[in-house]
Amino acid sequence: MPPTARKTGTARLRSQAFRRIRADHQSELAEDYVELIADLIDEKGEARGSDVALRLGVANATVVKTLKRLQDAGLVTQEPYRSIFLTGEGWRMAEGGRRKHRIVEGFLLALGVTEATARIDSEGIEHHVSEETLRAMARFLARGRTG
Amino acid sequence: MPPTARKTGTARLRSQAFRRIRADHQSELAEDYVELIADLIDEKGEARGSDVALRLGVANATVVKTLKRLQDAGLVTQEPYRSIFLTGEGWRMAEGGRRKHRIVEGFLLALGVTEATARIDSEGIEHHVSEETLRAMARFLARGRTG
DNA sequence: AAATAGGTTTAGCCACTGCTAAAATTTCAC
DNA sequence: GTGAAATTTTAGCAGTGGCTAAACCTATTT
Repeated sequence: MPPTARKTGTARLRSQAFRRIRADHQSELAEDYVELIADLIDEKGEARGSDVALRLGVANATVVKTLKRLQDAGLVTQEPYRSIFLTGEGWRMAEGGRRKHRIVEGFLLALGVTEATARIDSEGIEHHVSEETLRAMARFLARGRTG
Repeated sequence: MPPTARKTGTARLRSQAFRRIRADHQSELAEDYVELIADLIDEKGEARGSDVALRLGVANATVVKTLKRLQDAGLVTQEPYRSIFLTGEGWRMAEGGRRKHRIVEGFLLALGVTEATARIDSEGIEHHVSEETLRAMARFLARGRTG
């Protein structure tokens, strides 16, 4: 077996993690958008582009451009100058994001970090936790509650 | 108090998390590179661009381009066709990354996830945990060891 | 020392995510 | 119902991070 073969095998295994992170980053923005839109619809009855921009901390124009892509991706629908709606798939993704968010944030709180930190860190972490880790977090939460 | 004022205050608080995530993403790639370069130097005595590319799972050309930026940022030094070195600041950043990585990965293992998942998830999570959360994780690890 | 094989860089492309300034549209006040 | 104000979209720029193909060095072999 040439040394190159072993090297390649090992590296492929290592690079797996990085490949997944790059893929996560792609879906991350989409998930943030739909989650936020879902929240706005629940809170105020409608989601305006400018509200999304405000909460995300980006310029209005950036939101317009991104929403166009999300529309092409089948996650949202909208008419010019009107508020934003989620498609079925958009809602599904938003729910998935919210669920992860709840678990991670609750877990961090249970771990003993302050509310402000839990809120901020969970926003960043939620897109990088696998189902397995989520289950472990949920288990920890359940154990803490009963014990 | 006009409704806009309250709205803006709330939104600024919320957008804080997203702003930090965008900032994290900027440093994330740099941290991954220097951490990997440090590992390669420790393991094999030198870091070649192609090894970095292999482990990161990207094309050689991508690494060349990124290293140019890292050089401008004062994190690495290199001559064309030669291997890569870290500056003092590069080493400092690599050490910081490794420390976070160790804590997060150890924490996930202690939480009960499998090694493969711990390795993959920690790679994604390490760039999004605050010092406060790291301390909480370290505390959890210490407690587990003594109890 | 020359040829060739192998590894590295350059060139040029694309998509994404951000911005500001200007144009377009809607809304509101009168 | 018109005109001014506010909101939203378009246009165009910049930087990041990815790719392939072609050009370029280095190193090895003979």
